[in-house]
Amino acid sequence: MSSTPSKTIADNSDKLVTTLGRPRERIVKSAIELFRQHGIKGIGVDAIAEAAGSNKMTLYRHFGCKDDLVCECLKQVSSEKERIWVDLEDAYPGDPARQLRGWVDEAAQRIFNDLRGCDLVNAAVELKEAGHPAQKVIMDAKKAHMQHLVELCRRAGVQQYEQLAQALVLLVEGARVCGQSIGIEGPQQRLEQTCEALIDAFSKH
Amino acid sequence: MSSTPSKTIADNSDKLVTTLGRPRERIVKSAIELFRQHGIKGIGVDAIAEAAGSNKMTLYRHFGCKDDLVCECLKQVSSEKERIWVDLEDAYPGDPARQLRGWVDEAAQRIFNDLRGCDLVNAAVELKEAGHPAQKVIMDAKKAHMQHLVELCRRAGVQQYEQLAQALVLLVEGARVCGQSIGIEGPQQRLEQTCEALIDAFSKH
DNA sequence: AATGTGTGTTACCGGTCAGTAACGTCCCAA
DNA sequence: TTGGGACGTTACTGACCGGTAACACACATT
Repeated sequence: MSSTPSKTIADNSDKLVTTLGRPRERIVKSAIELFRQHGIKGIGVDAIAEAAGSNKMTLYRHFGCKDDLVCECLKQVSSEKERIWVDLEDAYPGDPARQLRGWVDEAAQRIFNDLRGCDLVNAAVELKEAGHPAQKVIMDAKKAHMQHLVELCRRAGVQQYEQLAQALVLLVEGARVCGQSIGIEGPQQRLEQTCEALIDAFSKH
Repeated sequence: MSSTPSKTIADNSDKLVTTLGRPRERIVKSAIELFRQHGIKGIGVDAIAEAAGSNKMTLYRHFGCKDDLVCECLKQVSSEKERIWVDLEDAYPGDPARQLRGWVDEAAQRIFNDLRGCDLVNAAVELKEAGHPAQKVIMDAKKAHMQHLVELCRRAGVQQYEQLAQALVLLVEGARVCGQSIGIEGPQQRLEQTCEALIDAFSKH
């Protein structure tokens, strides 16, 4: 049997990722995208492995169970989200007020371009089982993001910085979820103006 | 998955209703509650029928498929939500400004007492398949609620009534989803004060 | 008494899913 | 050259799930 099929892995027409990188990274990347498209309970590990140009066995060698893979995906998503804070500092160095505007702008852009909502929130909706390991990942990520925003509002010179940060998060989270349930013509259309008006109101005193 | 509910057949601890009323109503009522607890994809039709004190055959005689049952549940949930508008009119007859405050108060109360989020939003998160019949039900209900609130803001004498209604919906939806993902200590704690301050700001001009 | 409707019971089908076993292959480092 | 680790392939298990078939029963109407 020397003439093994040897399946040229070049065929990736229906795959989400090429064979660039190691299987573990490809699996996580494919899983993130497929969870986004179909939901966590809406896609199977076999489909994820195949989309990654790999197979179920390799997936289970890297992740003990599906939940572990889910947690890894959520951790990666949240660590990518964390990048925004350094990006903002790079874009407007030493200008927290403009960074805050930049944060609003970025949120509005994402909501306008993608109606699928926040991966972390979506995961929280699906994984209700008490004590599910993903819940801690989600909660930690959301709290960290919240604290970063509070700190930014404080540095921007807002006196009631915590109130402002909380209101902004509510508006943005609400906008994402409205886009998801109502669609493009939801009440999230004026998100940016509303946020900026709020920032102005809080900046006056 | 490591966190499957896995209920034994003999366990009727989650028998939600007695045999009061006809099977159809009991099934819908049980389904709403079980969807709330486990998610739509997290509970099977058999468990729903059993919790309703009925059986799968009777369920399928009333609902052609699971999706039909889901749609019926969402319609019932949204029609119950609609009751708030007449309740507000009853509570503060002819006083739209106080009705608007009442709407905010009701939303804040519900968010404080229940961290499971909005059934319609949760369903939208789970049912992503293109053209799923539940999506129209969800969208219609959300749009109707939005329009009711816009109308209430207009009747309350707010000039930019549409902007105010949109901002309030974003805040409330964001608050619900933050409670769900972050938990009790999320940024939704000051929802009521934020909404009232916003109403005040819009009412001045 | 006859009939039809709504309901309960049991058993089954085909499919999917998470997870595992056993074996084969490839590549790299020693 | 050789050995080992990472990866691929196939096949399987056991559970669950959506949905259906066939039959039995209870009851109300006529």
